[in-house]
Amino acid sequence: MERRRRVRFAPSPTGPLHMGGVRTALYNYLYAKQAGGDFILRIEDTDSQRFVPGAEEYIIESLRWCGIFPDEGVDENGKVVEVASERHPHAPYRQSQRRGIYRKYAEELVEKGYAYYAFDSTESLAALRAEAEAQKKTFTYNWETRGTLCNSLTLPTDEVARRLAETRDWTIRFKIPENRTVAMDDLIRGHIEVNSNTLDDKVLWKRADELPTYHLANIVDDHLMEITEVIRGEEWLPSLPLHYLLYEAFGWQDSQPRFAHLSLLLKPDGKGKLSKRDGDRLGFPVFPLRWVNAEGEVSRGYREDGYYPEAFVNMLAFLGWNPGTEQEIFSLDELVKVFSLERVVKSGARFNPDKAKWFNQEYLRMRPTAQLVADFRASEGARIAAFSDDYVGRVLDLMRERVHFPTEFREATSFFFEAPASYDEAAVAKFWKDDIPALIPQVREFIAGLDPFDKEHIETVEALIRENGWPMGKVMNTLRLFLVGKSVGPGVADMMAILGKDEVLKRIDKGITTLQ
RNA sequence: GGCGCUAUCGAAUAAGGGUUUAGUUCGCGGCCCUCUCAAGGCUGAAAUCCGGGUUCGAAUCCCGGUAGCGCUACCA
Repeated sequence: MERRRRVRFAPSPTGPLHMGGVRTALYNYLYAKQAGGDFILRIEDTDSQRFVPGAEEYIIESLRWCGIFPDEGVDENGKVVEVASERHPHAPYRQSQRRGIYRKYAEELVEKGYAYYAFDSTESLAALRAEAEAQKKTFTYNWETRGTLCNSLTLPTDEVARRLAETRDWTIRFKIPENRTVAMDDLIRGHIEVNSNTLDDKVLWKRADELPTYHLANIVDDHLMEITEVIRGEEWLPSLPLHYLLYEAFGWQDSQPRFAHLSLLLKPDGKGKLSKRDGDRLGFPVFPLRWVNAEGEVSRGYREDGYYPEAFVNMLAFLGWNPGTEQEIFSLDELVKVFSLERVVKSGARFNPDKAKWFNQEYLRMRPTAQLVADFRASEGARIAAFSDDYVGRVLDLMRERVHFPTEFREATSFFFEAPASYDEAAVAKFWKDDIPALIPQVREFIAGLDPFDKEHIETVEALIRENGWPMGKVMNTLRLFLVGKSVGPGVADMMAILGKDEVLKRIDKGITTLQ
């Protein structure tokens, strides 16, 4: 019988969640939902040194903003579940609160001969590393060196027992088997083989803080939580042989999850992976939400920059994956239907801020007018309270083709809510000359006689201008200047129809008196 | 340095040995539309990293080189 698909996103709360992390979470979520399975959130906070307050909340809020709600591990209030229940049978979902679980698994491995106690101090290992480095070599705790180091393989039994009982500065290390070919399969990369001699004896558990390292906690929890697929970043690929060996040592091969390693997100230009500095340098966010660190340093967020979560998710999904068709716009639900690990691209994906903007523009265009109005009212408040939904809706519909973000609406539409207080000097110099000052009053009278005052009738102004042989560009741009204050903006007839005859005449009259 | 992963226009990608004159989207250029700015339509430039091999035939399979990326902690 096919097991129920269960995947997890297991971030470390060491800072704000990077957009690459969001993508990993998204792919996990899409995979789980498509299979009708579970998406679990687990917090991997086994490094007490690097814990950052607020990071956990940030991760969960980011996922919620994206529309990604874990089936397990997070409750309705967005809190990590600490007490087991029917829906959250594996609680707690925070590894620091599961610390009691791991020691016995590490010791089981020692008993079975797959691991050993290591008493080397941090300092002695650092010294060995420094020494090796001086000779342009790398010190590795492995099959070659463990026989010369301070551990339960080299020390007499009674000395091992004494140190175990009396000291705290020891760890349990995995004993990598010698000269074995570890054969692995990756859902994205295919078959991979590595010789075990290139691996090192990783620390599994630390007596000092009684906490496991990532490797042990990860394997034990994935096993306990019945995870069927591990979809994670490429930075874990070098650890995969160790993880295979760990499953083998525990005798869990039959229920071992399948693995899929995702390539990393690369910076838009130059070398290396996408970092916060690239965002600052090139002017785009690398985090889903705004984040202020302990030093008060601010990192911008996609949410605060005016991105729609749907656009952000859509854009992220396409960074290293494609449906194989030419459709590019997908809702989260549609992505669930078409996503497949087989179509995930193996190579690293360079992030393209222009394409991200394009996605947002597409969503801005598709957004229902009523929704656009509601969004705008929420951000503008009293400033536009006096205007009807119909009026605001017409304004926004006229402007939506001209902006990438809803945050641009305030400035782009300001003249619809307030008459211009001044006129762009360059535009005045360019248009308010020759016979224009003499013509405009005639145009004004024509406009005053228009009835009804709709776009169709307003467009007869063009016929008037043409019939009289007046300069179309200058007249129209002068009208625009009086309406907007600048010589850029939507079509004059469109703007007039929305502003209404009274307001249009008022602005033209004001323009004439101001410039005379 | 060692180990691993990856390699198609500037970017994201398609093409799963012959349907390829290598397609699409973003960006860039031009033209059209036009009262400006957009949007839109049409259009242009632009790529299979290099070298071997397998094959009747290679972007596609294999090997080598090169480059990029990752890992090389009592971090994750």
